[in-house]
Amino acid sequence: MPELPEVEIAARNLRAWTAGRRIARVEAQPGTARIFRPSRPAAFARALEGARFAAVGRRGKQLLLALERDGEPVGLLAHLGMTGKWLRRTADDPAPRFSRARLVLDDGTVLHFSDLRLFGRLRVVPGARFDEVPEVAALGPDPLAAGIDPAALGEALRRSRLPVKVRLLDQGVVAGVGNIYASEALFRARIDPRRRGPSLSPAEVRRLAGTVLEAMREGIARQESPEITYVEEGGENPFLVYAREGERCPRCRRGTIRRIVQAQRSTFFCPRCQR
DNA sequence: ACCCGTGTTCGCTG
DNA sequence: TCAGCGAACACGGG
Repeated sequence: MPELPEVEIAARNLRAWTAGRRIARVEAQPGTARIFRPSRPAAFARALEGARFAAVGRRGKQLLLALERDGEPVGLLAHLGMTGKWLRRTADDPAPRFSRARLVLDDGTVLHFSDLRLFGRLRVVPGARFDEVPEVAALGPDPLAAGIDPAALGEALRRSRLPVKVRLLDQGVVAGVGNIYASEALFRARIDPRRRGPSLSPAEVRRLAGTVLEAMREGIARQESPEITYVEEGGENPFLVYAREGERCPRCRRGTIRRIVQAQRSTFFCPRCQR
């Protein structure tokens, strides 16, 4: 699921599901303490129970849920990790298979934090002071909120000699880019993922700033149109190069998509048109 | 059994 | 001192 587009969809869903609602009860699945902060289930629940939702925000892949109780702000910071998702059920529905936490709302709905691999995180943020949380403070500009300033991107890419694909995964460079969209953006910009960051020309940096945003906007549009079903697992691969090793390049029609490993992650690209 | 996976952190090393 | 690397986290699917 989760790179910026998926998290943006999650934020929109949560906004609709929580508007005006209060958290009646919080339940943590036994044996999943590593997800929670504070990790003691009772303390985690106590911090949130009775609070009313005020706003749902997103920065990069971080979901920022702002609540209020007795005039006191309290925040819930949620990260989906690799397999996290928020699901809405009614009180009588059985819990989804990998439900790790449940927010029972005052309208009888239940928001489940489902996460197979337990890489997700749910963190109480006292006073809803999200900016003081290190993982939030370290984030670079969010493409959707602030756009990507080519000059700033160029500056960030010049700060390290790592391959540009690896640099894009650093959340301090552009917040929200993950392994899929890094490959997709570089393909669209016709830049070889193995190039060192400082080697990119200003024109290439400009192209890349544009394609990161473009790829993410398309990802969001794809997921918000319910009639398009190929996003569902088991459906057709909606990406241009990601997970298309061995296929013909959709742009030049002559190159063959290659898979390489960079920083322990798969990268997909067309060696013929990405230079 | 083995490899792979939309993410991030931590400890070691040169 | 610190950038960069690889292991680790956890669990299912092919």
